[in-house]
Amino acid sequence: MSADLLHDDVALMLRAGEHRYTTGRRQVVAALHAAANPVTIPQILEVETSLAQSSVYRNLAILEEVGVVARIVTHDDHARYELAEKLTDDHHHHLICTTCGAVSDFELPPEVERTLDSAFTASAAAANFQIEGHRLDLIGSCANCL
Amino acid sequence: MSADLLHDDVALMLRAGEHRYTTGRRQVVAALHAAANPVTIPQILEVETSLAQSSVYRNLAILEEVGVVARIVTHDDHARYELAEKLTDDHHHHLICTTCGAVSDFELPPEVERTLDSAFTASAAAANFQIEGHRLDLIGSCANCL
DNA sequence: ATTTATGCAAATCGTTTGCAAACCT
DNA sequence: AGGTTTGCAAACGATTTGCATAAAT
Repeated sequence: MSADLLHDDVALMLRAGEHRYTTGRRQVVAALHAAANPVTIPQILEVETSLAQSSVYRNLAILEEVGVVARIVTHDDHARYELAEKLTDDHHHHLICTTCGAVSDFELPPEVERTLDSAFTASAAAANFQIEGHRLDLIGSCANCL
Repeated sequence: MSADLLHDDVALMLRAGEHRYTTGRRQVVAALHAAANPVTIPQILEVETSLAQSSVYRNLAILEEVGVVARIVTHDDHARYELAEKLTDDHHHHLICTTCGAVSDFELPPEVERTLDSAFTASAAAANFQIEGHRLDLIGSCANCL
């Protein structure tokens, strides 16, 4: 997706939540868009050195609230953030390295995703659980750490 | 599995790692065994009031290290712990409630698990990633919070 | 007897928050 | 002007750690 369309979408989503699309928020979104993989807040601060740490924390919380970013919690020290799938049209899962903490993306074949979705729907119905989303991660060692 | 066999297995796994199976560790394992769902450390301390918080943190870390327990990280304040699947012979996944933080278990049909495993193996090979395990959780609202 | 585990209190560190100044509309 | 957002520094809270004592082998 082009950067302009992305920013337009983000602006709409923020406005729907009564928030403004400020320069700082734009920089955060740009950093996430530029990153190949989910990134930590220290990594964002390294790239966008003009941002205050507390503002990045606050803005990522707001961006998560309005559905622009997804937060990924691992056993690693820092949480990681990426643009929401809705914005990138890219359904994927994560490879989480237990050695270095890196998180990278991978995809499953569409027919596997369909199988999964039906199974999820059935399981959730049986437990009277209302699905908002799912997370499917592989835990192990990445190519760099092998 | 009977409690005795469980404790025997745990004792072996701890000894393999040069650790002792003390009373405190036994109490932690018993609490996990008694719990229907993955529990937080405050929940363990409520049940086993004689345990010191720091020892429970330390012992769960050791039990995780030797493969007796699995730690589940969610967006919730506290991590949750459960007995490792290897010990309970029970492969399952989690329903994570975004409202109250509760985590409960569910299972997928065996044929879905098989499909998933093949897909994982293929994806990991393509990324040169060595799988140690996976996590597959449904995020949403539990029956109590609907 | 020697090593490992415990309990307490203090330290750590990612994240959150209060508040006054700066910004947007 | 009237609200929101920012940056700084201080607060918070889950988890970790130092150290002297107790328990296990």
